[in-house]
Amino acid sequence: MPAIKDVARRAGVSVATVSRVLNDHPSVRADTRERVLAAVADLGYRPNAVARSLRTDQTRTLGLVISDVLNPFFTELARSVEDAARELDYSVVIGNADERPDLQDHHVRTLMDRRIDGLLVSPTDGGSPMMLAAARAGTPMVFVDRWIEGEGLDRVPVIRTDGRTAVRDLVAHLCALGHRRLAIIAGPAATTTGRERVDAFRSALRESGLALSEDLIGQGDFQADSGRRVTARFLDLPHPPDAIFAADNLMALGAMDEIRARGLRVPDDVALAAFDDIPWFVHTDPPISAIAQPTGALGRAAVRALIDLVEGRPAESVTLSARLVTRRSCGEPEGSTP
Amino acid sequence: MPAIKDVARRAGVSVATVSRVLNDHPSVRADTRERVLAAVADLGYRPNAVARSLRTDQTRTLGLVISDVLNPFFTELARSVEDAARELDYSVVIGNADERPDLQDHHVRTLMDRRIDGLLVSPTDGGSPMMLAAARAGTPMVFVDRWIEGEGLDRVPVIRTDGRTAVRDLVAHLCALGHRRLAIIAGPAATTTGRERVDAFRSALRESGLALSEDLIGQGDFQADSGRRVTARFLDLPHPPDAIFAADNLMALGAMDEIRARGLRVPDDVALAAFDDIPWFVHTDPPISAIAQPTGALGRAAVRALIDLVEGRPAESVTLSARLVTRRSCGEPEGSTP
DNA sequence: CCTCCTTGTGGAATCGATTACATGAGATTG
DNA sequence: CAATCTCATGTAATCGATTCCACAAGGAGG
Repeated sequence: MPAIKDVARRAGVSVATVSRVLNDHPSVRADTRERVLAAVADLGYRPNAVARSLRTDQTRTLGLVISDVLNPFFTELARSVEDAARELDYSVVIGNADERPDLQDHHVRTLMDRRIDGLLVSPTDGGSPMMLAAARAGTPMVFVDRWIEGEGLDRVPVIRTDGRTAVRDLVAHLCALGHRRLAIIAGPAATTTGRERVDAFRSALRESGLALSEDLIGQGDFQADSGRRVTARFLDLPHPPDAIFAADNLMALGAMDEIRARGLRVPDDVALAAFDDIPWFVHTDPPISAIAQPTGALGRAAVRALIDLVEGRPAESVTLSARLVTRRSCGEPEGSTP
Repeated sequence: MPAIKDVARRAGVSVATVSRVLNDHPSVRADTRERVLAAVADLGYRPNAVARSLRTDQTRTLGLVISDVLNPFFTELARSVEDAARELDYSVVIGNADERPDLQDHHVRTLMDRRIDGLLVSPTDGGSPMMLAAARAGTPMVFVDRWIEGEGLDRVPVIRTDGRTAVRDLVAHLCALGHRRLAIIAGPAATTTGRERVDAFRSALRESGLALSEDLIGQGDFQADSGRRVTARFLDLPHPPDAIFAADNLMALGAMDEIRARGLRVPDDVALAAFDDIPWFVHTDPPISAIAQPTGALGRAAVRALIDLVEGRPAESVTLSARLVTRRSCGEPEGSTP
């Protein structure tokens, strides 16, 4: 693989001149530029990004640490982040934490070792040491979707979706369809999205004059299996719920499994709804009502904020809003009487 | 961020000694090692991977260029690749080509610029220039799932799944359930998987004494929309097929959309099956029969082959086999009479 | 006691770029 | 015509590691 000195030799100039041509510095004579460019083309030369990064102390790379690649919500987020970053000539390196704090730490560490310019994180749990250290050391950092609180973290912008309104809409929708005993499969209490969705659900219920009893709050971990387990517990209750709200799409899937395994039907026996809408929800039996986050906008806003930070501008937190998409899993839509 | 010389100063030794401790070179006195390690801990020093890579000419990073992150098959593949690589102390950088040759080229280029040690590719189309150049330049490279042929590409190992047996099983399954007019939604002819699956389907039909007429071969592009379009064409035929086989999961989804939009039912009016099984197929209405690839094994084998190449050992192509998973989308399973 | 080998350490070159500073040729100006 | 300025280019330092080579101290062997 040719290096800059090979180009220099072939063009009959010094490496400095080649570098100037490459970074289109104004003071290079036109014919010299031509010669250098010709040499570059002849040799198929490409600048070594490693060497360049060492010298300039910037990698034009962003790290993105997400909680679970297999969750379509995060896949879509990753995709929109990459698109937005590419637009601004940055690359993205993805680290999949798989909801495991130790893996999250591993990825933050290797990304920092590679001297990425900034870090986009959707934290797995309360406070992974490397992440705290990175934030405190002043690494440009932005939280997406989830966030954590802690010393030195108050200056990290948070780009997220507020689901309160959508959750209120969902509860109203469920009530209108006659459901009264509503249950929730919550995410891990250590995640903000885990707590927040329960809170939103509880207040929405209160506004509708209902209460959320403790036995109708199930503790999940954002994975399908936990959704199944919690649903089993719900259905074993002497007084089982008539509607279940899963705090993410994977747990909704688990819930559906368990309901079906017991020979029950959605929505006739139990209604079902989920946080995070995904294309597949249109095709399930029945199609599942869900609260949709604007993943595209989320990714773009996150990248914009992070790059502002990287390039020394101030950045602010952004809160977008989610919206309810009703399908058949909560009951027949109003207009149609069977 | 502290550098090696800061550690050296604090420990009262030279940078050479610090480096020796870090790479646990044997000839360092025990107490010197202690002092260095203490300095490392005090400063929270982490070696700069960029500098190290420049010097050693290796990044311990693998590039993975896939055709579409939003396709669960590739997401699972990416995940298994990352797991396998991490096991061997390599990182993975993913590039999503989105089935676009220009984007594929962009990613290959930036990965090469970053001097990744090896490249794992699931090529989008016939022959993207950067990829050919990379292969010819001797960059360790391995094809996964799909591959391309061409000058200088004959020494690139291919890690793939052979679907012939599974496709034959599928055709037999469909015939047993009474289907006779079988159609296929093919992938792009430029991809090997696109062509191969049609071939396998055609020979399987022939073995069953059926023919695959040209109007029952639809040209798709592995995206949901194309599946929908092709299905519409099939259903508009004077003599529409009674079973449709989609060459990937996304196109099956599109097919299902179109079938449902016309008020038809799966499998009563048209049977449906797909290549690539995914968790969501269990939950669709009806559950979709599919041909499952062993993604975990595929990812592991690909990483093993690539790292063999990277570390100077010879590597060989691997062909795993797919298996048919029958659900309800082709008709009621044999045992149960409605 | 002198030589030779082993062990632990430091000095300095190196990887491939960028960039401050030096330099020489030619143009401008008093 | 000498002084000064501008422009194009080269020389060399630098980023943070690794690693070859040199060297000093101490032990072994003749």
